[in-house]
Amino acid sequence: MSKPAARTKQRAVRGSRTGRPIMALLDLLGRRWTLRIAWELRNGPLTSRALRTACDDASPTVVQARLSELREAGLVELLDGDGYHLTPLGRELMESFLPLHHFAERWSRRS
Amino acid sequence: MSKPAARTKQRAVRGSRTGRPIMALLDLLGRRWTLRIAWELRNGPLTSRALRTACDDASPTVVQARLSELREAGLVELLDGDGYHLTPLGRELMESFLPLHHFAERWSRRS
DNA sequence: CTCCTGTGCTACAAATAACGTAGCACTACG
DNA sequence: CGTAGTGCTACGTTATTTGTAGCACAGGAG
Repeated sequence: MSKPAARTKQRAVRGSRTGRPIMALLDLLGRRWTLRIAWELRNGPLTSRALRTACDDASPTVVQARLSELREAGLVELLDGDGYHLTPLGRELMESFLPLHHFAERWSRRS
Repeated sequence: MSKPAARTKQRAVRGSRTGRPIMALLDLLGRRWTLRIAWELRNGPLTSRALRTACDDASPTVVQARLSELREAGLVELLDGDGYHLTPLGRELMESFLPLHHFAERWSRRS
């Protein structure tokens, strides 16, 4: 699954053909572990292995795949000696998720 | 699958054994089509088939599975003769997603 | 230099989830 | 009755995820 080219290959970001960016974003974030990985990076950089540990020891295969996708999307960067960290754009995304965090609290108290 | 209690098997979302609701929510929404399905319901109720059509004709198998999960989570309801629609809680969730919509616009204009 | 450890990353088989087609039971309308 | 709509499911095929093992490289002791 090595994908040197842009996301033209395996799954052309469902819904992107409609021209609605939200569909491309929903498809990117709707893949397993993607949201979780970005979330775990919100408080600072993590090495690839620390990241796997933080994500319930997810397989390196999928973690690396998601990191590649997130890096392609310009949301995550890898700095030498510093591990992975969110780009300014990625940080913006996580800030957009703050309302979701508050919602999760209310949601957990449902029914 | 060699760890007894550490991994949650991806299925026991609503267990939330981590105690952090955001993790359960991230796990629920991080499954394929879940975000998209909820998104397509934001503007009003849809029948199951209209929903599949709206989601690029996704398989009924996964759509029904996601709808069951969303109904269990209290985010979606099925009303007789009216199709599926978001509960007040589900509508809250989609409102929490509005910042994400704005972000998608900026994101689509990236480098 | 050699051993040890940690980094990012990959191969590969097995398990799992999603896909797509077809079809069910039920209801309503003609 | 016949047709068409609903929600929903079975099942074989395909794609994705998982878990384990391991690679090449870089730095730090010994």
